[in-house]
Amino acid sequence: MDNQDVAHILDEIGEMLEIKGESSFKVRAYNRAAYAIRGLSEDINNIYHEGKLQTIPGIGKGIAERIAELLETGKLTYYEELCEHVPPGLLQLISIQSVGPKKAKLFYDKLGITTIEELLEAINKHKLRDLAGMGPKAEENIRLGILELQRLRERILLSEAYPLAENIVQQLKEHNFILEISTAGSLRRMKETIGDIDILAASNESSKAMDVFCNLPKVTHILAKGETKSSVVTQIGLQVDLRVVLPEQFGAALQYFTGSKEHNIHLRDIAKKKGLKVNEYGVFEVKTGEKVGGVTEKEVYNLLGMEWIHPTLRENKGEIEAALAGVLPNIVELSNIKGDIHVHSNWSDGFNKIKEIANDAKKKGYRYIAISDHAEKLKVAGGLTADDYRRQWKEIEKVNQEIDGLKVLRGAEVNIDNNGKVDFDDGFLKEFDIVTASIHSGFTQSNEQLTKRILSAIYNEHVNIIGHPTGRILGKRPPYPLDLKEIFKAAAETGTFLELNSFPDRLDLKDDYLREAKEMGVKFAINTDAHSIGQLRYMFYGVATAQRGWLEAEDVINTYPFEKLMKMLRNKGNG
DNA sequence: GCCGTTTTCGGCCCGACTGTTTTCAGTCG
Repeated sequence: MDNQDVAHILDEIGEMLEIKGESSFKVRAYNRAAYAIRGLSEDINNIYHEGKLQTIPGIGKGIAERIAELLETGKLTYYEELCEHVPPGLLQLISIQSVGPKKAKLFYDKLGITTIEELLEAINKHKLRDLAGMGPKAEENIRLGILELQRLRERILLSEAYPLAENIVQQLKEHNFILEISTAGSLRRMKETIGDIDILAASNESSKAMDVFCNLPKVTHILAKGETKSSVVTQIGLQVDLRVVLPEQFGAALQYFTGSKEHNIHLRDIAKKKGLKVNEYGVFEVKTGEKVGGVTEKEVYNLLGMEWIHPTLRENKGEIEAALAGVLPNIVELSNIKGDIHVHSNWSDGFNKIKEIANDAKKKGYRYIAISDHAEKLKVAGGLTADDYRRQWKEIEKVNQEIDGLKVLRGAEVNIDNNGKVDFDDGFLKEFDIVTASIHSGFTQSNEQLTKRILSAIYNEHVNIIGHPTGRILGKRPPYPLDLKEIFKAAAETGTFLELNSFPDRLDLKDDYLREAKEMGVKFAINTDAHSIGQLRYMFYGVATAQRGWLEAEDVINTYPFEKLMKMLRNKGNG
């Protein structure tokens, strides 16, 4: 039973308690505990065995006991009892838009419905509309919600949602009654996947904004349309919400709609203790009801006694305490990046010539770039032999002579085989400027085997970077099981850098792990792993993920000037 | 069920929209 399993059961308990009609605070307690566990980098089994469950914020005596039983026996009596009262199928019903715990319970009590299929059947027979509080429209909305659910099942990648959101913002911006506009929600926080797009605008003519928004060409249907708030579904099945406020409310509203929910709850709690109330319209004195601020986000945070917090940090993971203490991290920015040190050329499975890549990198303002083509053992990717690399180095040398102000480095992405060995012996490896080692096969090995493989690559004195360390592919493949603590420790000790692979469906290491590794002294390389010039732009998503992991420029080696980078690589044995 | 520089009890964020009502409950974010 791992962290995800435990978090999942706690979430389900929360949902079942909600259906049973228990206190919403109890429900929230279970949800918060699940959220906390999902953010852990350490195996919850270890934390349990060290007797430290209750040191996790959000986990107290009661939930710690539940977790202990789960980990000891693999079962939980409390959970099983709940399942008897609340059929597990009912939990699916809550994920339907406009169906919550109350309606799920109503359908179960009155019609015996326990699955989405049964619900759909009841809708087709018009059985729902006669229930108390229901009617034909509510029934139809649930039918649409079920269709929607089947389409929206998976969250979409940030890289798909982001350009769409920017496009909508641009279209709305063209109207002069839109005074200010911004994305909000998880997209503004740059989460790796997005459930829906939130957009916030300031206007004195909100109904005009609503009309334009609901009539955008990309809109396929309208879920709700009000005076200040509308929701639509776009062609790719993604929901977009627009909220409009008055210009003087924009800052408070942007803060509010950016979230996260947990961040806002914590913030309001602080406001309350100061005798203030924060809502989407501003900051108010509780006693007098007088508005004391809210035109800008900065003003909201300052009134609560803290510095402005960057959206990528707003997950209630200590950023509020840091802001109160004035010790927020000075997070890395895209403009700090001086080079991309994991790029593939047409020598292996990339599309572009080295010269083309170098020219594009120079245009981006980079000072260096590493061509890291696959090595021979990875045959499927056109891996290079030692002789191929020697010929490639001649081409690299030529490009270096032709281009000013940019250095092309001799790189390689070597494969870590099932025994932890990498392509090539030490004698040849040391001729590279930079060596990235990655796992490309044997994902189904045990935690011990996989950890051992990566550790032996880390202890190889010529391996500088571990590529995409956990191997996950968002929506397709879970991370392989690893003892990350061991890996972080070894990386920090040996001066081996861990990659933050910027490919939008990888973003590997992920945010929580970056932060954990940083605290253990690890340094990182934010790389794109680009296989074409166009993919060099993925650096944007990598940097955003780095920000979410609290990384500062000095934690990221490809923010360093060329000479300093080379010195660090030489320290490990290359260059 | 959790939590504490108002602490071991009594709080726990707050408002918009919808569809049903005729003043509000449920849902959502």
